[in-house]
Amino acid sequence: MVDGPGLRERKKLRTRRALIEAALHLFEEKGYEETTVAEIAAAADISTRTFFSYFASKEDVVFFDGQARVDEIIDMIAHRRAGETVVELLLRVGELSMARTFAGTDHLMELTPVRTRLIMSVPVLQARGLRLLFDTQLRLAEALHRAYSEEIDLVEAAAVVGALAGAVKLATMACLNRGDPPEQIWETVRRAIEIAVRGLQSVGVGPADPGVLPSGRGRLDPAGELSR
Amino acid sequence: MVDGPGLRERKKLRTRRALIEAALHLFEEKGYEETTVAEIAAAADISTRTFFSYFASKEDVVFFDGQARVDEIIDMIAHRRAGETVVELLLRVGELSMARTFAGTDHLMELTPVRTRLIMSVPVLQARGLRLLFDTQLRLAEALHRAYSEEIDLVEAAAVVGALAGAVKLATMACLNRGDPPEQIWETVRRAIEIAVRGLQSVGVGPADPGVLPSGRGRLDPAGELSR
DNA sequence: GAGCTTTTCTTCACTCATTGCAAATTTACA
DNA sequence: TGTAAATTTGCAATGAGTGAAGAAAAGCTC
Repeated sequence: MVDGPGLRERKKLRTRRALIEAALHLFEEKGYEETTVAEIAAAADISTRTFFSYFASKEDVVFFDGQARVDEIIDMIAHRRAGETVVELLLRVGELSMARTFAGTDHLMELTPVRTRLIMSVPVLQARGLRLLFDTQLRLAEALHRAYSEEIDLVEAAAVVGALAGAVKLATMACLNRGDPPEQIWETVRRAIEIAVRGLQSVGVGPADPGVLPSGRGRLDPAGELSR
Repeated sequence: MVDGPGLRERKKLRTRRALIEAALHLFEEKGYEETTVAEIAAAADISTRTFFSYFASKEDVVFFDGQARVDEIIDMIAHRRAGETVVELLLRVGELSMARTFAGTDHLMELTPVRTRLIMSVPVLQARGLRLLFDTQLRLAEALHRAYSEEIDLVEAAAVVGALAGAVKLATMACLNRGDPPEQIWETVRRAIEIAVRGLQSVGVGPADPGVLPSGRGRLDPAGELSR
């Protein structure tokens, strides 16, 4: 007799959702710092104390689907298509990620714009978001290395992920900061990807002769202080 | 009559330094979360309230020289050497940055190892560090664009900085996480830089044919929801 | 050195996030 | 319907961070 989730579960889900919506709406209206957990709880009709059995902190409400998103990505890497290039796979992952962000059927996805604005403008949230992104990239690199263990070692995988993600992230942000209209984002993303894939040399900055690259442990860290 | 900084200034400097040292030592001994601001203040012999007129938050003590470091970097970009390539300049900046981190004459620099360990292991600090890094990169990209306004536009500059920094950051962290000895870091950094400079294609992952790159606004964002 | 001005430090009182605990409620189930 | 398990709640504390007002210290002027 699979009755599906019982009342208990359904209620919990409903409360969770109510909290997320209430929180984001309040944050939008009065600002993140200005909204207290007590207010959020009241808006969802539960006690302040109970809020913390749904979310470990006020920040966490904003990143309610963080882990799920990451897991999906990692899963995607593990089941890469046969013959797919690392870069191709990564681009496909990026696409899925964007799609999930904006095109969800889930009612909660309507909150994406609000959430994005919050994460970009509230320092603590921005920091938290960057940490999430960083962890994701690290896990992504590991997964990539596992998926292509023959062709690419961990450090290379990390460098590849870091370069691609870094280029896109920074270019996008720069473009947004500068006040470019959102429509222009795609063009920006495309260019950033191209630069990362083709290499920095491609930017008409003139080829960086190998001599420029630091070799072994050079002028830096003369005292070996990097150790503990 | 330039008497140099008066007693007032000197005392303030001394207190600030005492706070930084006390804080980092306490964090090291008992852990970041476990150390209260009251304890730090007591160790530096000032009232708890006064702590907050030296640092806006407990986190801030750990990043006491954050802005100074960033400013130095930006300044370096503004006064680039004639004929220097963007990549060359960036590498030189990276070097200076490392040098500043480890080879300072300043007594406080001895705290670098402790600080590094803290930032890597305490979630809130890691997040804060990533935010600082992100802001730095953004400013770096702007400065780069200003310095090479003829050759490179803002988005390109951002992509270049993001790719290079991203590759190094992630590769280094992956290497550290995996448990590699610190001595191996330089080799890792070198490889990451190389990958970023030569492009992801260089990783023996097979060339990514241009077709892979998303062009214009493609399958993504069908509803144009990226807007507001 | 006395007296006055400007800074800095302290104390006090408060708001808010977050946590441990025990009692009160609610849901699941026999 | 009654009991066990899961949730929720109220209450008390701890600790970060802030505003306001007065005390203490430092800088200056005569």
